[in-house]
Amino acid sequence: MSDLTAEYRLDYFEEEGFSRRECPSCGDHFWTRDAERELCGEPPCEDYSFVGEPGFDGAYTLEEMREAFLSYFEANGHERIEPYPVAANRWRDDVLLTQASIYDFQPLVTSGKTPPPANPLTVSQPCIRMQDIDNVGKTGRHTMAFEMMAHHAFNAREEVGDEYAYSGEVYWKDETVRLCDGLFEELGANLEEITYIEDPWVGGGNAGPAIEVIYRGAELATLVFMSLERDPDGEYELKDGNTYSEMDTYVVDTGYGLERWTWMSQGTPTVYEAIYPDAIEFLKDNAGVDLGEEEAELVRRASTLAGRLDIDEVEDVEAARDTIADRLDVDAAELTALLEPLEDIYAIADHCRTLAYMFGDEIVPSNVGTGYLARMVLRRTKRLVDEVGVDAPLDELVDMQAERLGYENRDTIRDMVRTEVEQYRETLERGGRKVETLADEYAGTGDPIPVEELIELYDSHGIQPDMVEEIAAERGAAVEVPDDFYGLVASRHDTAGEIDDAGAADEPLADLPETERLYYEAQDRTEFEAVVLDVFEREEGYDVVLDQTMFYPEGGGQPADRGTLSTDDTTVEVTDVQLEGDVVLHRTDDDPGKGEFVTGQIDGQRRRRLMRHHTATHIVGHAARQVLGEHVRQAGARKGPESSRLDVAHYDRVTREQATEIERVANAMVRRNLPVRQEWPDRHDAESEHGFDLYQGGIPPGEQIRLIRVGDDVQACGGTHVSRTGDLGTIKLLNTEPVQDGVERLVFAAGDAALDATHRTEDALYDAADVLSVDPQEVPETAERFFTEWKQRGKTIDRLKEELAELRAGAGGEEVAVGDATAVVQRMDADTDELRATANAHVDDGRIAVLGSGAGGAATFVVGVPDGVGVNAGEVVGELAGRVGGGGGGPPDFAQGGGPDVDALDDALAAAPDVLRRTSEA
RNA sequence: GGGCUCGUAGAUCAGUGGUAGAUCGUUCCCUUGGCAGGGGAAAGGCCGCGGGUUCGAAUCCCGCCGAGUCCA
Repeated sequence: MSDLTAEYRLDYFEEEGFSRRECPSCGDHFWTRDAERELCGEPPCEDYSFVGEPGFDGAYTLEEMREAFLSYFEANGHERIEPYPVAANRWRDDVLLTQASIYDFQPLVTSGKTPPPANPLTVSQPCIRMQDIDNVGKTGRHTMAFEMMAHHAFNAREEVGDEYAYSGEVYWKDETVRLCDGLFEELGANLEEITYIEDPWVGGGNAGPAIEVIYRGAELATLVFMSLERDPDGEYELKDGNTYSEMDTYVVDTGYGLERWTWMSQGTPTVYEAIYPDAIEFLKDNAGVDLGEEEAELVRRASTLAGRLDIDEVEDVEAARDTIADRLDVDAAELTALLEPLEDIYAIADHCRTLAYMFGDEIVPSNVGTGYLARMVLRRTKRLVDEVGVDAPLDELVDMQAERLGYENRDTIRDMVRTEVEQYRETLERGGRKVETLADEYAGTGDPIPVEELIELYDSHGIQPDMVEEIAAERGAAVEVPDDFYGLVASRHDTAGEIDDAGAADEPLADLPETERLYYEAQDRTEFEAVVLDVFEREEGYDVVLDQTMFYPEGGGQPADRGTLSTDDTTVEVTDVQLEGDVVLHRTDDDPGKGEFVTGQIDGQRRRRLMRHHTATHIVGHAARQVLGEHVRQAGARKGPESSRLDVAHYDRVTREQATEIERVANAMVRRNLPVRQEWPDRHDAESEHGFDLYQGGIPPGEQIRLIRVGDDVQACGGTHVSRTGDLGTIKLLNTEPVQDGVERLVFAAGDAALDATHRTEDALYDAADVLSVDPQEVPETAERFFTEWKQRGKTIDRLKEELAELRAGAGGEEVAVGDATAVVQRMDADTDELRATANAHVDDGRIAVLGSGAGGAATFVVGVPDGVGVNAGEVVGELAGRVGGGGGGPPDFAQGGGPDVDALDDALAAAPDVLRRTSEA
């Protein structure tokens, strides 16, 4: 068992005269040229020492620094590549946002399945780290959005040959540190002051030695040498307690924070002033934050100490701030009052940049996934903006950043921000009303608002506890927010671990050769010949493996083909087709016989419908993008023989007009009879030409990918398609519906399926017209008239029942004396409403009413008692209803009940006077 | 994807199994030279949809649809 200590003894360090030391403050080991140096240089061991004293020769803007970095690495043999989107879920399904440049190459490149776009390469990758959100603005150095500049080299051990998509060593540790040193030198840093701290890296099942590069108190780069993978028998034991062994591939993964480097070059009090000075200026002006000379100097001095304010590392933020105030010899409250508005402004600038990245890369706000993260950031930003008193609309603030970052979809971004802000306003208004009623309630009792209510307000209605506090205070109600509030919220969410993954295929499919798939070569052929290689008996039916097949297995939202396999002796039905690895399994109802020659016949009509629908899916998506905006992308799709659906990301409901327009654009593409072409380009060529919008339906592995081109629309797709758009005949958009916030479903049909679907709606309309005896065109108007009349009649009937009740009450019934009062016992077969109305009429005249009805196949009673008469209506009804096999009850003055035994009704009524007398005596 | 909350008059919401309500808004009448205001009256409800339990459901149970929210 060994650790990684030996891994850091680099030839380069030796050549350059570095020595290895242990920091007496934190115990870390580090390498330095300065033999006198004691401390490692990283906060909290040392403070920032570049504020006011820039660490490089010249001051760089963000853009200049990025260019300096990229061109340095270009000059040193690296190819510059374009950054990837911040929405990492475009190319991988295990994470939502891009948090590091290496994310661009996981998992396919790092594992060696796919070659990198260049090797070695350099990139400046926009990243978003939500976990830093509480630090933003406060520490002076944390940002949620940042660019990670990087150089990467992908190596594979010589001895494994060309098993992986790249081979041999490009460069490793010595060259990496040499390049890093060289960059510092080129920028004019004092190399004596740099420390290289040993800090092994572990993450996501991989690990390796890593070095933190510290200069003047700031961590400027991390150099990771990813070379180990988790292995129970591995020889390296690392800080996570697991053991690791060496991999066949090893990757240079570096990260240089563009913002830190820019900051270092300028020496401004905070990173924020270095990277977006104009935004900070604008926000300060707008919020009326204007510091005097003395105050500004205090802020400058505080900022050198602000490194201590890291929410993750400092247990108590208040205490840390007290410490800072102490060292500056000022009052802590005063310092806080001075710093807080600034901190808010810094955070706003950062959050707006985050939003610009997110919306610029076409993330659509939603209650799920990346869309939810965007919504959270937006709401937090809106709160900060209101708090600090910036009155510029949020969409303008975000747009300033979007413009700076060079996004072209700025109109859509503004539209999305405005829509979101409006929705948030409504949520707050709704929440505010809720809190007000609640506060009034508890202000009355004098009790504080219980924590349960606070959690409910937050969890179910999105109302922050501090907002509750504010409103409650206005209304004189007390609130106590517990320290572990968010923990309590979390505990409300049962974290029952998900049971995933059914048992993997346990059959010896691995021994079978790859099934040759014929369906791409001739997509309209439906017949083929093949040899049965193997047959597996299943619980229901058989899985048949052929040497080649025309049957399309389920995939990419396209259902499997159906059809038959025939030998000379027998024909079996194919009910399902699945792809397991490279082998196609045909689920059949019978065994065709291993080794037999079979003729495969595909259900041609079904297949043709699926092909039309698959091509139509591409066209509808393309049309939707034209009509709704470039942010529209596929969020799911399912083709069927009758109709198909395409779920698209969009931030608003699709209106009727937009749906019609999508249909019009789609059908224009059909009429132009465009060719539908398939191509198999190199994936990196395809990505650089078309971008990640290729991957609407998922990311395929491999060096070559299959593209389907319909007019201007290009998508990576494994499905079967018609050869020209004209083959679709027509596309009918059947329906649009919201499937979740930020996702709209477009349901459509193409070709004869479109005609069928139209007929179904027409039939329904004609049937309705038939019932109403009017022309189809008149159905809506007639239906409305009927509905109004029907309501009118309901009211007339109610009125007539009232009148009838008065008359019936006047006509009397059997009158009996109960003590001093008079009771009327009467059978009248009518519904409950009429009984009730009649009883009310009797009661108004001062009589007890006992009414029974046998209408509707059941016995019903209503008993009414005037004020001041000592009879309990509920008891009477209970007694009477019991005699007809049921029950009943109600308030003492008015009760109803009944039972199924109509035959016993008259007897029960006959007994009523006795019952009345008995209960009145009681 | 999962949890939670909510669907009642045009709007905001009460209504814990027994005759569907309040406030605002709307319309009309009165008060005024006119307006604001005040007084009085009226209209306006498939209680989201569909099942179930019950003598009886806005109310309880199940499913669906819709809105919102928190979490991954």
